[in-house]
Amino acid sequence: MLNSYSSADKVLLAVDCIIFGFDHQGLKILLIKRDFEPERGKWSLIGGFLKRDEILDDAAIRILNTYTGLHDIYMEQLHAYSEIDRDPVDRTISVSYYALINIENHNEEMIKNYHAEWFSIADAPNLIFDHNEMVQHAIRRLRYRTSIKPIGFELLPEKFTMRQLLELYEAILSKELDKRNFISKINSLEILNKLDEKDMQSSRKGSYLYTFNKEKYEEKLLNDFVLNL
Amino acid sequence: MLNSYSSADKVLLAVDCIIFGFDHQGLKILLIKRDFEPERGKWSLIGGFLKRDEILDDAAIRILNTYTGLHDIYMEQLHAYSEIDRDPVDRTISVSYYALINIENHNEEMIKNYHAEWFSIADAPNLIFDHNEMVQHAIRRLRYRTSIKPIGFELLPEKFTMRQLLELYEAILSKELDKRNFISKINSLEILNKLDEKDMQSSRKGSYLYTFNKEKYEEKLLNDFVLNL
DNA sequence: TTTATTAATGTTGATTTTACACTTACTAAA
DNA sequence: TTTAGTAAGTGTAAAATCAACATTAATAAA
Repeated sequence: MLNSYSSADKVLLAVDCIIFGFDHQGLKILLIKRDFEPERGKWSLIGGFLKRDEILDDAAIRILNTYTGLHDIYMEQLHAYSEIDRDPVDRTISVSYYALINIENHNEEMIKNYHAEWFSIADAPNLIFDHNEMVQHAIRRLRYRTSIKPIGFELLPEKFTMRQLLELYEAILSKELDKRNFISKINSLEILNKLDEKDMQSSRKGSYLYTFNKEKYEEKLLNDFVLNL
Repeated sequence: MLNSYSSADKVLLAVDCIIFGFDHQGLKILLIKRDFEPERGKWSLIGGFLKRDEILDDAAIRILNTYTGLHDIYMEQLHAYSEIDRDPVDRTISVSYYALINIENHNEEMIKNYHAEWFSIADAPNLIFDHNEMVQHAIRRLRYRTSIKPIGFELLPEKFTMRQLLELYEAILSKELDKRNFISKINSLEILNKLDEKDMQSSRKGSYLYTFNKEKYEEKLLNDFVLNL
């Protein structure tokens, strides 16, 4: 039995995470100011190297947790980037993952310690290496994924208003949606629970809060569906 | 300046190709009987290792060319597979690509020399490692991609009949389609040229041959469109 | 010239999507 | 307590798309 493929070249394998969050200002990503060479002081995605005894999904989870303290986050592998000199230090192939997090839940302390910051998609700074490309790619994927599975909810707090949901979808798709049509489409999916509670922040009248109907939601996650917005 | 990230582990990076072809019997994939250890004699996807001075896309192109002699083939990166023991010999991460080829064009000689064979999707043999999973993944992606871009055409000869196109889509989606509705949808895309020539193989009446309207086709490739079949 | 075979073609009813504006519920200020 | 102001909540009709369906046309072989 062989114990190596002797002639093949080994490379470093990195994981970079595009972390999406959402608040009243719109869709955001979490970036970090590098405090090591190369490109010290520039903005970058959060990332790290794959360990010998670790699968890629776990590396992505570990990296996300290291920088935000979060567990149980929706993540999805995106793409492997392999340009020869994408990292000038050493030949490194990077596999990108995107994550959707509820922006209220992350650990502010940790983020500060790592010099990480949230940036609106529109005015994010220029990033190192091919990270700009990764972000663009992630946004495209998020748009598509949103239209086929109801993952957008991952970005909202547990209780949310219809307005918040609408604005989230508008931010992801970057287009205006018709309020009435949106609401009736969402309702027809039957994945929400309407609570008796109202959110009084936004108006005198107050607007009803919703949570997910977990069971229905899981079904929809399983069987692809189409959400034409 | 650093010249290595000293603490990180290096790994082998492989590329595995799911090569789709299409003929009158339906959708097929090209498999190879391994003539090296481990798993010598078992069926596998064609693959190889990434070289130090090569990007992943080029490795996929090289591998496809090595085994089939083909150039200029539609390929798309699918996913990175990283289970710890997916390859028992050495820690190997594999990035899969799928390719669509016109089954008539490949080099028969080469395929024979490599002990490669075409198998119908339905009755393909069990494959080594996680290659079965890769194939399933590729079929899902092909179905989706087909519905959003007209890539299916890559699988047909230059001149083809409406029936061939219909059967291709039926094979990809594995469901029956209504002939009249299919034809009018395809026509409404305006990406085909109807030739004066007829194919007389299939009937006494003969059926018109079509080619692509390259310009329109490129436009559609650019701006995603939806083809609801 | 008849027969057999596959190609080519359009219409209608059902469903889905889009566009669009007024009333309701509540709070705060007068 | 009345009034004014604000966002929430709600339905319909026209347009577009989708799905189901059967007959005629062209040709080669008998």
